[in-house]
Order: sequence, then structure tokens, then C-alpha cells
Amino acid sequence: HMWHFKYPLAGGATYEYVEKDEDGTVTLRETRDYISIATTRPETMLGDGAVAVHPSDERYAPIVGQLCEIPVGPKEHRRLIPIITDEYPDPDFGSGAVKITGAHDFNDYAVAKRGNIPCYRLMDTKAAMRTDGLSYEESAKIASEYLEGRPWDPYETDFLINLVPDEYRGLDRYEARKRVVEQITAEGLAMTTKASDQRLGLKLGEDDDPEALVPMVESNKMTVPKGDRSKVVIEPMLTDQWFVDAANLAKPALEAVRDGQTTFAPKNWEKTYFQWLENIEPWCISRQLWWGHQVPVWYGGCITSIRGQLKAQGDDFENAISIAVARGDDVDQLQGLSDCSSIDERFGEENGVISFCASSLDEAKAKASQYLDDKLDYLELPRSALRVEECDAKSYVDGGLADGRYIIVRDEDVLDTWFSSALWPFSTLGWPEETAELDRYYKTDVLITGFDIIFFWVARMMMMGLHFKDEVPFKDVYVHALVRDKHGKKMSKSLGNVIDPLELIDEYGADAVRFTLASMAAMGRDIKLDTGRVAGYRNFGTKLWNAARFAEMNGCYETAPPATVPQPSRMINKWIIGETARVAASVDETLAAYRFNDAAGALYAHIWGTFCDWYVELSKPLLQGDDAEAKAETQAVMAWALDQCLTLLHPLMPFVTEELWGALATRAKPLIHAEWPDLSAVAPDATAEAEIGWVIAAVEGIRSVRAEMNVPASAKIEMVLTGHNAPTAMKLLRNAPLIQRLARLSECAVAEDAPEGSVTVPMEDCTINLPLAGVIDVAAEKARLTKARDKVAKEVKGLEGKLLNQGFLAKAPEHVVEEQRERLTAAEAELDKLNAALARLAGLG
RNA sequence: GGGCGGUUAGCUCAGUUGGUAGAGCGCCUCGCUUACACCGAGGAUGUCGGGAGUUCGAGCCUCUCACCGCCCACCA
Repeated sequence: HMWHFKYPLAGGATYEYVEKDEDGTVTLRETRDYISIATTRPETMLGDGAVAVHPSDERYAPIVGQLCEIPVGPKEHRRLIPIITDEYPDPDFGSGAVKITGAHDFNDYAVAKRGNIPCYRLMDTKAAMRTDGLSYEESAKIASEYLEGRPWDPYETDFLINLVPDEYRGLDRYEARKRVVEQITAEGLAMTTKASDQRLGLKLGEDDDPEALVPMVESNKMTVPKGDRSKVVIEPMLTDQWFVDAANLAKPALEAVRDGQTTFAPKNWEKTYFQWLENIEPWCISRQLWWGHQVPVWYGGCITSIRGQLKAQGDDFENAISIAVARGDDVDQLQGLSDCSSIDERFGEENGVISFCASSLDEAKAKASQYLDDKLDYLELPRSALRVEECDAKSYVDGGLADGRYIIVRDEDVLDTWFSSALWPFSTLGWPEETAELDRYYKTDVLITGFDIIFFWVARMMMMGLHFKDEVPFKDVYVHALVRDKHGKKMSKSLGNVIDPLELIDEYGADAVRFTLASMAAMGRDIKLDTGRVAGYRNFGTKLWNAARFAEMNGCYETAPPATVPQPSRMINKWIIGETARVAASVDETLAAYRFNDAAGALYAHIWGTFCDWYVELSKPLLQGDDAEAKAETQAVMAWALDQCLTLLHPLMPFVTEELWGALATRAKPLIHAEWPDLSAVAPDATAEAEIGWVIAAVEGIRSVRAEMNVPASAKIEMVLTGHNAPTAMKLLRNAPLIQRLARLSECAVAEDAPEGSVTVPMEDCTINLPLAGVIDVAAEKARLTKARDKVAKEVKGLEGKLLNQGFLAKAPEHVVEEQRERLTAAEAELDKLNAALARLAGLG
């Protein structure tokens, strides 16, 4: 809810309030003796320090600088506050006037700082109205003196002064809010409006008078900060905290990434890193928790009075200490202490409390003693007047240590978890000792982490590492995506929507899960885990298993697999060695770049699409034929090629590959310890590549036509090669047994002209004809060819257009133009063949 | 409120210097064949969110709009 209240002008002053609409027409003109403000938290009015309006707001110009009265609290002690100007209030929102409660609102705090407005704390850490500090009467008196020029400071406004009226003290904020609203309304100081006012959203019954004046309480949608765990609305309040000047630490951390001393993969995450560090705010590192690293700060002070402590009832020991030390009756003496700036070790000083930065209590004591010695000399005091003594905050307050003693108290705050975590790269290795581990493992190679903590953790490890070790903590940062649940929500323990990897592993196996995650590693920020993909990769593992079974059944592992790259003479064997070298290079390259998904993809395509689908099929005639020498060669090559697959795949599917490795042959060492393949010296055999590529294209073309023509799989048909030259004919003859087997052919022939009634398969250097007279459905073949022809014709047209485009010829790189020309030539050749086939068919139609 | 990212085939998503749109799953057709039906062969499917611009050429670069989401706003 948003309430609207009247703050009466001091001394009954009045002014002419004028409201205009956009074109300057006066819509409201009345004499007012108040200024109207809106608030969602009426109880915070008690701590108002001012009312602010925008400098350009003409409505309030007449009263800027005047005082108005906060309409709550005991009538005899109502507080007056000034009406000031600030850029913050939005003239178009509410009344345009904003109450300024510096102690309980972030925006108000900024205004208060700019306008030197006191911040009065009203609530305690439980969000109940304060019970400590001075009485309301005393407090209001001091506050009123500020208006007359009395200097103020946070000690008074935030701690001593308590502007909560006595009858509200100890109340929960909501109860206090209720009573404040009631009181103001009863006094007639709530703004009113007609019951029919749309802003109120009231539902009026028949008996209700729409003209009746009712308190103006709008329902206002706004986001309120809530505690993650308590789900309770958070009230901002003033506290003392330790901060790190992070901007200073950020500079070297930014430089290190800009220089490339540390790199991110994928690289675009550097943007996130830069964005954070370039706009870094002072880092609040203290937390009021009982676990964690305690802040290494000891307070020392000369206690001459414990006056402040008497006011510090409740749990706020830290404040009690500060004040007790800071605010002795003998202020002069304390000021003498704290004015001296000759002590280099002095770490910080506020309100007369001197903090020493020391890495141990003994060091702190030593520093304090030294400091005291100097001061005692300076003050010409007897040394016996003070002594160093350690105590904790609580015993100090409870025990009320006698005056004249010097105490040291350790700060009770603990460090932000991320501060401690930022030390992890070296604190885990024995630092600050120069251990062997530290020397060996700092810096480390790679940090693997999620993008959600690039700022929290990565950036801070960088800052701390560079600060304490003068060196980055890691060379590379690999940022993986986060797995989300099926609704796209981030998995979290507190939400309970965690997908248990063990359940996935139970269903699909650890290798399948691991391979799936690897193959999805490059995705953006979110992975909605699709179990269908896990199942697919489970099948991939099975496929590999069966391929190994095939190799074993065909005697590939009866003799030890070759330790070096075989030098076979058969085309298919030369070919698979080249293919294997290719995938090995690809895996090396992608792994080095942390592109795990590309490595997974390359291996999947090679093992399933190349090794299983083609090499195994192509090898069958040799493995099962009569040529013992060819058989032995193929067995050796297959064993070698499969071994390479197992080794390359091992990082991504460790279990099945290790199992097969051990099962297939007697090995010197387990796969996990095997040498990583280095096939960089293996050059693919161009001849074999061209020939096997041709065989595959022929088989695929024939199979495709067969299926489309509905030729029964069991029917063996004939093929006739036309439009070829001699080498192409030789190529066919060399590979005829393979092609016959894989394409289910009865015979491979060559001829000058295509037999009548043939189906056409255009190849780059020839045409394959399948005489299907009698079987052929001329209309279907016509349709098929026409479709293919149209597709190619379209491509030809596009390429021709491109190559006629002078802009393209002039500006595109030479190799691109050449590529397009070659493509056009090939497309035109295919078009000719298809047209020729259609022409032949025309006679049959 | 500040910052970042996503929108590509029915689904989950690849697409790294701009140069003929891809994978897996799903779907349709057909399966002779002892490595494999967790399979084999074949096939269909996208105005790459909308609009504008830069360019010879844009899924990719720029601007803009729409929708979805994430992070921060003292929660570690």
C-alpha cells in the first residue's frame, strides 16, 4: 500500500499550491498549510530528516527551505524537518515530494549524504522499533538542535538518538506501521480522496457514496527485497562494515586477461569478466555470522570512560566497543591519541578507535604497545596508567573493565565466503609458507567452472592471486554451461529440482552420460538435459562394442595389433588410415581449444559413420575372402584403426573403451596409461581417398535409386557404366566386387550407350545406369529425375548469376570466385546428365 | 533499476575469421544381409523470431522491435 500524508508547515505557514497539466492549464489551485508525501512504510517517518522535492518542481518552489512537521509522535515534541531540493524525486510520481529517511532506504541515504541530512536509525536487527539509546524527548531535543546549527555525526544520529516514541519502542515494524497510520488518520492528517477514485481500486456497493472522502491508500506494485531463506522483507539499515578497495585490485586482474596471461574458453566470457571488473564497487567483505574466517583486525583504545557502553544494551557489542573507546569523557586525551599520524602501522581510525592491521594477535599486541609507548610519552602520562590487555567484546561489556586500561579486541565479523574462496589457489598449498606444493601448483593450468561464478569466484581469485603472488592463479579458465531441469530452471539443492546423475547413469551408463555432457559442453548458458540424447549416445557405445566384436570375430586381434602405423597396399586400408589420422588431428585440435562438443562430434561421426558404416562393410570381402595376405593386412589395419578409436575416445567414454582395450588383446598397460596417438606424420593417401570416395558415392547413388524406385532389397540388378574414360572404367573394374556386394548388384558392365529403360545415377566422371526395363515405372523415374534436374538447374542459375555479377567478380576473393566456377562446372555437368536421361526416357513415356 | 544472453527442422540443440543451412531424437518407406533391431538402407521437414541497414554476398556484422531467460541490487 502507498499512503499519502500531510506534513504541516511549521508555524501554520501557508502557500498557494498550483497544479498544472501538460499544456500549462491550471487544474488545481488551493491554499495549503501542508506538503503531501507518499510512503509505503509510514513507520519510517519517525526517522525522517527532510522532505525533498525536485528543483524544477514549481508547485513547491514557494516553500523550499521552510520547515515542516512530521505528523507522528507526541504532540509536544513533534519534530521539524527542512524542505530541500534534490534530483532524486520524480515530480510525476505521487505528490512529487519525498520524505528522506537516510537510515532506512538506499535512495534516501544518497539524498541525505548529498544534502547533509542526519540519518536516524529506528529499528534493530530484528526489524523491531529500537528500545536503546536516549529517550524520545531527549532525542527529539538533540535533533531539533541540529536545525539550529548543532554539528551532528553518525555516532549521535545512528546510535545515541532514538526517535522512536516511547509507546512504539519494541514494537514490530508492522505493528508500528499500523499504529502510525491510525494515529495520523485520527488526527486528520491523512490525505483523502473520493471513494470513487480509480487509483484506490475500491469496489463500491450500492449503498456506498462515491463522493465520500476516504483516506488515500493506493495499492502500489513494487518489488521488495526479501531474504532468501527467511522470505522476510528486508529493511535497509546502517551498519559498520569492512570494505576492500576492489577497484585497485581489479586493475592487474583486468590487465592479466587483456594481456592473455589468462584466457577464457569460450572467449566471449571475457566480456562478462571485464564488465564486472571495470564497474567494480568497493567490496564489502565483512559478514555477521559465526562461521568463517574472522576478520584479522584488532581494535585498541584507551578507555577512559564506559559511558557509551551503558547505552549499548542489547546485542550490539561491536557498536558498544566503538563508542566506549571513542567517546570518553576525557575527549581531549583521546583526541590527542588519535590525532597523531606518525604511526605508520596504523590501519584505520574512526571515532577515535584505532585499528591495527596485524596477521596475529601477538603482532597486534606489539603494535599496540608500541603505539601506547609513543602516546604516553607524547601525553606525558605515567606508563602505569595503561596496559595492553586482550579481551573479547562481550567480556568487555559485561565486565565493564576499569578505566585507564588499554584493551585490544578482535573484530567479531567474519570474512565473506568469497573472500576466503578467493585465497583458494594458494591458501590450499601451504601459503604463506613457500612450500614445494605452492611452487609446483601455483599457477595451475586450467580452472573449470560455471559462468554463474565468474565474478564471485574467478575474478576474485585473479585479484587475490595477483595481489599476494604477483602471478595469475591459472592459465586458462574453461567455462561450461549449466544443466537445467526440464522446465529450464537452474538446478539447486534448495529448490530440490536436481537431476541426480546417478539415476541417469543407472539407466544409460556412465559413458553415455559423460559423452552427452561433453557433446553439449559448448552450448550457451542453459542445457535442458534431453534424455533422448543420452539414449542416443548409449547406442553409440553399443555400436562401438559391436564393431569391436566384429573385429574380434574376424581375427583382427589374434596377433598383437600393430604398434606403429601400418603400411598396407589395399585401397580401403590406406583409406581408413587416412581417415583415422584425420579424426585424430581433429580431436587434438578441438581438445586443445576446449571444444569438447566438437571432439565428441568428430569421434561420433568417424566411429559410426566412417568406421562402422563403411570400413567394416568394405573390409568384409577381404576378411572373409580367400586371399590370405589381403586378409592378414586388413586384420592388422582394422585392429590398428580400432585401437586408435578406443584411445581417442577414451577421455570421453572411459569405461567401455577400457573394457574393450583389455578384452581385445593382451596389453602392456591399461588404456588410461596408453600413449596418446600421434598421427601428425600420417598423410592421407590421395589416391585411396579419391577411389573409396568414388565407390561410396556410387553405392549411395545406386542405393538411393533402388529405394526410390521400390526395387526389392532382395533383387539383384545390373549396372552399366557410360560416359566414362578408361581410368574410370578401370576404377569400376577394380572395385566391382565391393560395389556389387554393397549395392546388391548382379553385374557391373561398361557400355557406349545406356541401355533402354535405364534409371540414371549421375556421377562426376561418368553415369551409372540401372537397366530396369519391365521393372521401371517410367512416370516415377521421370518425376524423380525432374525433381533432381530442377534442383540442379536452380543451383546452376544461382551460380551463373553470381558469376555474372561484376561486383562479385571485382570484390570477392580470388579463391571464392574460383570455387564458385568449379561448382558451376560440376553442376552443369550433372545437369547435362540428368537432361540426357530425361531425353532418353521421353521415348518410353 | 543496472548488466548479460537466447530466439535455427516436430523436440533438444550445433553452426569459430560473412561465401551452397547441420547433428541426435522423433517421423515416413523398405529391410536380402549372422558385428550390431540400442540395427541397416532410403526419405521428408527450416522465408535461421519480425523489420531496417552495411556488403558483391548476412544464420553470422550494425540498428530497432517482440518474446523468453539469467546475473547483480550486501544470499552464500
